[in-house]
Amino acid sequence: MTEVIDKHNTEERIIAAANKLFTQKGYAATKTRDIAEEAGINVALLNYYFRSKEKLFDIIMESNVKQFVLSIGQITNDESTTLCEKFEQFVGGYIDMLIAQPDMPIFILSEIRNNPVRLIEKVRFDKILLNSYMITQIREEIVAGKITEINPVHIMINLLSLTVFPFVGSPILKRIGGMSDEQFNALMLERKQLIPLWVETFLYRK
Amino acid sequence: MTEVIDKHNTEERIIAAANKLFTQKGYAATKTRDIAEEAGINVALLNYYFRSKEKLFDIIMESNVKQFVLSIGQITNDESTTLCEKFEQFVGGYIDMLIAQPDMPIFILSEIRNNPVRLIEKVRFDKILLNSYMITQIREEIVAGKITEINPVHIMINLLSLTVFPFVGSPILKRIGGMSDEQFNALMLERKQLIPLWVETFLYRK
DNA sequence: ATGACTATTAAACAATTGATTAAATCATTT
DNA sequence: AAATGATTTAATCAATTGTTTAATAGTCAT
Repeated sequence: MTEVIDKHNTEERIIAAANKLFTQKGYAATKTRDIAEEAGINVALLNYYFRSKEKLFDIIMESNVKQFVLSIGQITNDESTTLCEKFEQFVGGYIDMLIAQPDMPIFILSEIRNNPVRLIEKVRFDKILLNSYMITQIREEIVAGKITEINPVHIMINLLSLTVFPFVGSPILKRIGGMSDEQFNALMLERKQLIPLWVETFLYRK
Repeated sequence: MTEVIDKHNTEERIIAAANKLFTQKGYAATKTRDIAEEAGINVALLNYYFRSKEKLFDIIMESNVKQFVLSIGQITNDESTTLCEKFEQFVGGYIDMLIAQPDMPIFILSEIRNNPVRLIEKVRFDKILLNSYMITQIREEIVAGKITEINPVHIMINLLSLTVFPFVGSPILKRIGGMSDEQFNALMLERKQLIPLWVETFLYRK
């Protein structure tokens, strides 16, 4: 195991450096020489291992998008959990991930804006979210008259908004609230409990 | 009036082109020659009028940030409106603005990520939001026992999240929901009524 | 040790990019 | 019409950037 890691040590160092810089500054603002310096290698090695900046970027982006989307696929399509349990798992899972990698969403979203077609087609968002078992559950509860009549897409949007946006807007929010990184993270951990509560409150209201 | 506009016609055309491209693709991905072509002018004119790409960018960014933040300053600090009225005005005002300029927030947020210091310091976010009259009102209602005990910053974050995030994530959300631009905008207009309702529901719950 | 392959480097290349220059055009005043 | 100043253009510059090349160093089985 260790020897495999050692063998591809530089390859992984390049990926790590590229991931850091691409997510931090975006594709266009990240220069191949920056990546090389961050990884402690010669510029030519980048092309030796990955053929081009764009190919390297595609690898980084795909890995980020998968991490961002696929992780919740299991949660939203789990047939053994209730709706409320899903909310908790969804929010909790995302917030933990975002505290570890806070600028992942702004990276994905700002790059998708520039290249809407190619990236989105790779991942089947619809299967994961729109046609997920969670949406079915919401529809069932509506039919059963247990929750307010509403387009389930709004629920999905609300969950994502309340969970993800604070990280996207963190520079402004920290400034608004005069918060340190620690205070901000503490606030986000509070939201792990609060968001499911809020979503349930306006679903099961009457 | 018309002659002034005509006199600075090219200057305005450059600003319009720069605004379009910067907000669409970000600072680094936007080339001065792209701006010149979009404005139908010679590249040198850009420097003739604005000295540098960076100075031009600063103008565009400041105008966007002001539009994004200052517009709500009046709403959040209006002493003549109730809390619920503020929610409606806040959400309504933002959604109207964002339907007209949907990629303004992702532009601001992704550029701030690259340059957190300089941009944020220009605008006094704290006065507008954290120390706003709206926050005072929330605190009063909490003391009066009318609404649930909660950190008012959460309310601010929720309002911004529910309102702004759908536009930030619109490429993904449209894909998720299989929505056209028109359908997406219709959904956002629905939210003009729904978001204030939701926020009130979990404030005045029990 | 030798050969054969992989990994790494310094140097260079061609294209791009932000900016400048010097000349040309336009508008306005006299 | 001439002159003055503002506007616009084509051409160029120097720096940057993604990529390639050719040579060097390292690894490992034989």
